[in-house]
Formats: sequence, structure tokens, C-alpha cells
Amino acid sequence: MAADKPLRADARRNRDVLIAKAREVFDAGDFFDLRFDDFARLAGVGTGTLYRHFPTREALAEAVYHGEVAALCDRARHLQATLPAAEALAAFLRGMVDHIAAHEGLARTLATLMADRSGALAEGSLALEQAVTDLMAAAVRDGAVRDDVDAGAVMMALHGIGAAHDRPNWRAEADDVITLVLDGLRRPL
Amino acid sequence: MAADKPLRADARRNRDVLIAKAREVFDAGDFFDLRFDDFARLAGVGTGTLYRHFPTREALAEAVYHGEVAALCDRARHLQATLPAAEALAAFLRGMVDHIAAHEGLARTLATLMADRSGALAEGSLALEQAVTDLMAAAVRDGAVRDDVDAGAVMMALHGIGAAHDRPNWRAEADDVITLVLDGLRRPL
DNA sequence: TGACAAATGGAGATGACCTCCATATTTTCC
DNA sequence: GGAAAATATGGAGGTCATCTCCATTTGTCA
Repeated sequence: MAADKPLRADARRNRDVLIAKAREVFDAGDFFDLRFDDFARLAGVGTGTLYRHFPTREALAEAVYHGEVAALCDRARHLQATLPAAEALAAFLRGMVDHIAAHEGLARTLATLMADRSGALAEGSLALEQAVTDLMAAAVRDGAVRDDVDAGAVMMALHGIGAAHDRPNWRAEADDVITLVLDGLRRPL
Repeated sequence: MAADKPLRADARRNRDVLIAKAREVFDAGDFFDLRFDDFARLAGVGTGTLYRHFPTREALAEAVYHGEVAALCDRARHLQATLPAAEALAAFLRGMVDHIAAHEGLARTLATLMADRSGALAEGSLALEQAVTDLMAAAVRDGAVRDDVDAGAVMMALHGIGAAHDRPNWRAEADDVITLVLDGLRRPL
């Protein structure tokens, strides 16, 4: 996973085009209506090129997801540096809901692909989970959050939010989940 | 959705065989490794018969899911009739985790299919959501649970649990999610 | 029992996915 | 700068799962 070989110039260009186009199509929610071959044409490359760069739909999604996760992790670090721990955690989780709401198609597409039992996308989540772990650890140190529950549970709840994007009352319910999690995380008693 | 036409005897028999076999295959987790046509043969019917009864994999899953939901709803009613409201709610949610754990393959299969943006399975969840709504309403009446969060949020959290079945530490994290939800549901302050 | 309706099953059309390789582009080395 | 080696391209076509269609079988009702 460490050293990606130095890609040739045209290869790198095509790869970037594919990822950019994929993000676009994901966000529009049209990904599953599209033959994979047609996606290649849409991006202006041959099918062979598409398959060499991304052997499966999941591989493509993983690449898109990476960018997403990186941005979220940056936000987490920024919040942690500028706010008291408990507030940083709350702001991050509330912000996740905003973010998911703003990229509904993307979230839905990623959630769908994540469900296919490849587990490929789960690896991409590790960085995100680490960010949540850090936020929580800081809050525990401040005594604002219980220490007997770890980030995995929060990730599960977030996953539930992301996967349920077709519920009619999604936004309010998503906010409620975060409320429950945050209130549940305050030490009981 | 109301009046299912009276099925002919052989049709009903085949339908039942298909559902039974599907549950079996789901539970073994082999559903996606299997050509749909081969599933027909496995159940001892022709492909035409399979497709007439269940036009898609999702339709088949929905039928299996119905049975599952019905059983869970019965359990909810039983708990509600025999325990104080708050305990009934807690027992039900804890029991959901047990149930999912005991039918890992089934849960994973249903979660995967549910993610495919058909929303077909979501309808099947309505009865389950109603059961949770009832349990929560009773607990609110007892003053044991806050009244500003409704069942939808709990459903989301449960969905997250069911969808994340490949996490290495699944069981502990699932229990933690329930803990957070239950503690979050106690009135804050 | 006969006649009508409902259901069956599997052969074959359809179309998505992916491989393969002759050609084109980039890089390296003198 | 140019030739050889290495790397990447694209799209034609093979493969295989999905789904349709209808001649035949099975069940129902009077």
C-alpha cells in the first residue's frame, strides 16, 4: 500500500479525469443507471483504460472516497485545534450530517457500494475512524465523555445515517441520532 | 397491496419452497455467489417460475424479510405486555443485537439488498418501526424517556448496526451503540 | 368428466462486463 | 535530438448471467 509506482504522465492524467468524472456521476446519483463501459466513454477514455485503472466499480468508489475522507479528517484536526474537546466532537458529528446532506448522491452511492461485502471501502474509513477516536480521546481526557465506549460505535451510527438517505424525514432523524449519541456519551450519572 | 389473489395450490407450494430455500441460502451467506437461475434449480423449479414469483433478487429478499419482521414485532408486543416500558424497550433493542448476531448471513444479505436504492425493503421495515414507536411511546408516558426524539432515529442506529457486520469487533460495538441510544434517550438533566 | 384458467420450465435472445493485443505515447539513454 | 525500450491506450469481440416467451402440464369448477 505504500509506494505507488510513478505513473506515466498520460496515465496519471487519465486517472485524474476518471476520478473527477466519477465524483460527478456519483453526486448526481446516476452511477447505477450507467453501464460501466459507457462510463469510460463518458470520461473520454477506452474501456481498457478504465479497467486497467479501476478493475471494479468498488475500486473507483474507493478512490473517490479517499478524497472525501481526507477532507473530513482535515476538518476534524482543525476543529480539535480550535475548540474545547467536547465541542469539537459535537461540531464534527453535526458537521458530518451537513456534509452528507450536501452530497446526498455521493453518500448514497458510497453506502451502497460499501454494503457489497467486499469490505474494500471499510479500509478507507480507517482514517476517519482514527479522527473520531482522537476527538473522543480528547473529550475523555477533559472528563466530558465516558471512557467505556469507543469510536467504533459512533462509526456504526454514522454509517446508519449515511445508509438511510431515502427516509422521508432523513434530516431531522439524522440530527436526532447525533443528539442521542452525544447525550449518551456524556457520563451517565 | 391489500388483496392477494387466491393463489393456485401448486403456485402457493412453489412460492413457499422458494422463500424457504432463500432464507436458507441467505443465512449461509451464499446468495451473491449464486446465479439467479441456479437458485431456481436449487429450489427445484424452472427459471420462469422463479421470475414470475419474484422478478428480482430484492423481491425475494422482501418476502424473507417479511417473516423476519413479523417475528420481531411479536417479540416487541410480548415484551411490552410483560415488562415495564423502559425495560421492554431496552430488552427489545438488546435482543435485536442478539438476533442479528445469530443470523449474520441473513442480516448481511438483507442489508446489502436494502442499500440498492430500491427502497423496497424500507417498506417492510414500517411494521418494525411501528413496534419501536409503540415501545418508545409507552416509555415516554412513564417519564423514562425523552419525548423529543422519535423512532426513526433508533431505526437509523439499528440499520447502522445491521449494515456493519464485517467490523472485527462488531458485537461489542453494536452493544455500545445500543448503550448510547438508551442512555441518550433518558431525559438529559 | 370435460373444458377453461392458471402455472410451469427451460431454450434461447439480450446485453453488460471484461480481456486482449496491435497501435500510440512517453521516457530513457546515448 | 533521436532511436529503442517501456508503458499506456482503446475498442472489437468473447463470455456469461439475466430475463422472456410460449408450448405443455397441472389444477379448478360445474
